[in-house]
Amino acid sequence: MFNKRIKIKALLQNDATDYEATVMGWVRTFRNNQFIALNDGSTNNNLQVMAALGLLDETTLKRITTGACIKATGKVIASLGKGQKVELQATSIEILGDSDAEKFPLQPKKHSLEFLREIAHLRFRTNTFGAIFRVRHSLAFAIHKFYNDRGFVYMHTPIITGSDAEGAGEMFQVTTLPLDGTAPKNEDGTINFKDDFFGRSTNLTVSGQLEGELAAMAFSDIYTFGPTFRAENSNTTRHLAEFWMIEPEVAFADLEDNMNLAEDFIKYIIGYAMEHNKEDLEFLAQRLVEEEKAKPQNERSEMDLIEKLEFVVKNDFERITYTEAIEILRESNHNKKKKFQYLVEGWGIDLQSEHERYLVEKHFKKPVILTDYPKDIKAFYMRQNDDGKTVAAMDILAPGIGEIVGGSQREERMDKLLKRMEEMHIPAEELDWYLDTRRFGACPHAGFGLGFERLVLFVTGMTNIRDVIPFPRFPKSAAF
RNA sequence: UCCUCCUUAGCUCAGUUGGUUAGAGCAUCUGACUGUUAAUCAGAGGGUCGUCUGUUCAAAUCAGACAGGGGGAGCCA
Repeated sequence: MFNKRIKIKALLQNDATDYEATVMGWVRTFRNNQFIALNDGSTNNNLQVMAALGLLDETTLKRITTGACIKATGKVIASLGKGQKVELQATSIEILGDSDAEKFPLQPKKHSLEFLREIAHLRFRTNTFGAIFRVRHSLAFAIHKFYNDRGFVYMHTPIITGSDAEGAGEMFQVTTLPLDGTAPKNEDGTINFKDDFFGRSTNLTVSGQLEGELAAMAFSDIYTFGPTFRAENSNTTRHLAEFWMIEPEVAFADLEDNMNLAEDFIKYIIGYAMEHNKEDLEFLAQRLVEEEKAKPQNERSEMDLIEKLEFVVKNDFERITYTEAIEILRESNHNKKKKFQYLVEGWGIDLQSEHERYLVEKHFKKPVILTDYPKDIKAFYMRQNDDGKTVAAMDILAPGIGEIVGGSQREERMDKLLKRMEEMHIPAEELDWYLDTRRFGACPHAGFGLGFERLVLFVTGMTNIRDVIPFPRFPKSAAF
C-alpha cells in the first residue's frame, strides 16, 4: 500500500512528539534551503518539514519548488523555531511531482481574486480558496444532516426536463439534433423534435420544485439538492448559469410552517459550519478585516464575520408582510429625502435591490422574511390569500446578499390554480402531470428554494458568487 | 442587456501638460548566508504598454471601434 501517511491536520492537532510519521502534500514555500511549508488541504495550517543540510543532494534540493508534490518521512519533534509547536525532522524526502517554478503561477504572496478566477483550476491551493471550499463542503454535509435528522427523503429530481413551462427563467436546450441548419423542421419552420433523442423538446432544469411537490404528496417531507441552470444573461456578483439549489417541499404545512423550517434550517447549517470549520472561518474573517482596511471607516462592517454569523444564529429573523415593508420604505427618511433611485410610492411595485438592502442593512440590521407579496409579481403556483390581492409567498433577505430564499405555500385548490394559470398564460396540458397532485389527494403544502452559493457567500463573507463555486459558469464563460 | 470604471513585466502597481533608452516591489534565474516564518543580502534576465483604426513631426499618454475584466442595475436563487 502506498498511502500510510498521516494528514497534516491530524498531525498538528496532536501534541505528542518523538514519533515517526510520513506526510504528503504540496510545497507552499521553501525557505533557507531547509524549511518546507507543506500543505495537504486538510487544513490551512502548513506543516514545517525540516530538511537538514546535507540530507538532500543539490539536484533534489532544486526540485523542491512552490507547487511541487512531495512525500516526507521523519520524526515529529517539538519545533526549535517560533511559528509552530511541532515540525517534521525529515529523514527522507521524495519528489512525487515536480512543479516548474518559472511556470507555476501561484507565489507565496497575496494574489487578487480576479487573477485567481482566471486560474480557477489551481486556486484550490491557496489559503482563501482552501477555506472557502472546506466550508462549502461542511454546509453541503450539514444540509443532508439537517433533513435526514428530521425524516425528510432526499429526492433526485431530473436534470433534463421535458417541461418548459415552469416560468422560473430562461432555459438551456438539450438536443442531439445537428446545429448546422439541417435539423428537421415543421411546416411552420419550427424545429421538429420527433427525431430528437427524447422525441420532444427538452431543457436543463431551472427548478426541481414541481417534481418535488409530487414526491411530497407521497413522502410528506422531501428535499432536493442539486444543480440548476438558468440561461439568463445575468452578469452580477450573485448570479450563475449553473448553481446548486436546495428545495424542501412539505405536506401539511402553511406559510408559517414554511418560514419556521427555513429559519431553523439556515441557523442549523450556519451553526454546523461554525462548529466544524472554526479555523477556516477565522481565516476568512481575518481576510475580510484586511480587505476592509482599504475602505473608509463608515463603509466597514460593524461586526466581523464570526460575530455576524453568531448574530444570525442567535436572533430571530424579522418577519413582515410586503405591505408593511412598503409602508416602512415609504415613510423612511431615505425615501423622503429622495435618496432611493426608485422612490417608493404605491403598493404593488416589485422591490428593488436598494429597497431590500435598506430594510435588511439599515432598518432591521438582520435577516428579514418578507411575506404576502402582490400576486401579480409572483409565480402561478403560490397560494392565493383571501384578500384577492396577495399570495402566501415568502422571501428571505440576507445582509449583503439580498434574496437567499424564495418560497411559498402552494395553491392546492384546483379551481383557483387553473384560473391563475390561465390568467398567466401557462398551458395546463403541458403540466397535466403536475395537476394530478391536485386531482388525487391534494393537501395544504409549502416549500422553498435556497440558493446554495448565496448561502456560501454569506457564510464565507466573500462578495462574488464566482468565488464560492469551484468552476463558475456564467455568460461567455465555461472554461475548465 | 444597460450604466460606470479599468487593461503597462509571471503577479500587484507607478509612469507629469503627448517628447528621445517605459520604472518599482514581489516572483524567476545566478551567487552568498544558514533555525527560517510571504527568510535575508548582492547581481541578472524579463515589455508588440489588451487589439485595431485614426489625430500628430512625435502616442503607454488624445479620439473611436472591438475584446477582456471589476463594480452597480435588471432578471432571480
